Amino acid sequence: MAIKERKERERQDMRNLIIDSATQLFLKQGYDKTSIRTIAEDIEYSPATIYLYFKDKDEIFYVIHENAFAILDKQFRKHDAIENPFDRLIAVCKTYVKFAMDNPDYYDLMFIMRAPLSQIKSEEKWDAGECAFEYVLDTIAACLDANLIKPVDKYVLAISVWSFGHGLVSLYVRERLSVMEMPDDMMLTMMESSVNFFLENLRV
Amino acid sequence: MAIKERKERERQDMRNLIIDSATQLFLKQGYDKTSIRTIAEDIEYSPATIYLYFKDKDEIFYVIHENAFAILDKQFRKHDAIENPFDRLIAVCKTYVKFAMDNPDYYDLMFIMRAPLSQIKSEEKWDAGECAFEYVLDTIAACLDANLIKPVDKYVLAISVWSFGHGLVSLYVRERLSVMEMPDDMMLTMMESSVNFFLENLRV
DNA sequence: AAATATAATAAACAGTGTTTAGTAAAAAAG
DNA sequence: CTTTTTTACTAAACACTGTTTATTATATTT
Repeated sequence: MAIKERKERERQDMRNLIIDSATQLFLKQGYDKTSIRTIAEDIEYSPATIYLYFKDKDEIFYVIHENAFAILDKQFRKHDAIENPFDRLIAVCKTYVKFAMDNPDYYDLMFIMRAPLSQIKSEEKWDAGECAFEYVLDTIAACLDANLIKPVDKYVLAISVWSFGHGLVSLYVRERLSVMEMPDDMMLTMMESSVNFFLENLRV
Repeated sequence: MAIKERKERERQDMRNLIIDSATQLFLKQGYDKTSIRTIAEDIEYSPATIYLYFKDKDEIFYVIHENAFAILDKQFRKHDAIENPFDRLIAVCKTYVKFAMDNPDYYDLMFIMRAPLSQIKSEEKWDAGECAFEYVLDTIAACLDANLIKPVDKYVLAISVWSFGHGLVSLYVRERLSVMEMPDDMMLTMMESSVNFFLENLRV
């Protein structure tokens, strides 16, 4: 029964077609403006067809969410070659910030939006996200082992580093830093100083 | 022409009626589930009437947004009595975190959601928000003047402190810290340790 | 009392996510 | 090879959303 396998393959192809279209539209117009109907129009199928391949809109964006984490995780692991764990931590932090600034819509889906989280709760698998987080955690643990940073619980430090980075970029992408009434290039310089200040403060 | 004044008073009353209803519904069900129609139903007017008093849904939530900042600002200024500026900074940070945890929907509107910002851009007045931010900025400046914390540009430090606090609470309220797979009470302890670690690290 | 201005609304518009019922085409069974 | 069954798809509808328009009833002014 090779037919069953072909059908399964065709099913995956269709899922990929939907995801690819959704991703492209999402990165162009954002989540809210990417409706099931616009995706359907783009792939030249009826809106109802999409529901034969995905439970709901959130499931589609959960897949995109996972893909985005895989991209970030890959960028993190490019720093494997850096021997000194604190230098690696610095590189990872800067990569995190750069990723957010370069891909604000992905960042939204990954760390700000409530939407695709409904999927996670049920399945309890945050795969790519956990992977990226563990990379940071391991790097922090290595820093602590090598006495490169002030002694503190590694989870506390992980929360601290992540919170700092996330706070910085999410205030920026959601335009809250505009209270400071600063030209954008000056703001970006300030943000970089802020990252450096935070990281240097961790040193023993 | 006392009629004109009465009319203006009635207009304000109606605006308040709408805002009060919207606020109550918003704090109970969140932004998305608070529709113009549910507000209209609650105040026993037709949906179209609301548009005679507010340009759009965002304008309503911009008023709530301002009120929320006024509440936060008031809570900040309760710490005026604290003489030592660094102690004051610590108190302000803890108040910020507590405010977010106690009022996640307000916090959403103030610091996370994109919705009510459309209003701000046009009018360029962030009144209550600027006020609260300046309180933090002044406290930080006082810390620096008194040589209580490591020397650094006050704006850089303000961004750092705010980013850290915002990152921490927004990752929590948007359930991203769940990757750590920790019981909630443990998470809250970790978060408090994280705040303490961050603030103590600022000391000279 | 008549003319005008104001306040409120019913109904519609254009959009959303999602479901249901019905139709062709493909696969399996006789 | 024909008949039955399963699969893939879609048109249309449902229940919402924010917002606008045309109309009516009320209040104010002339």
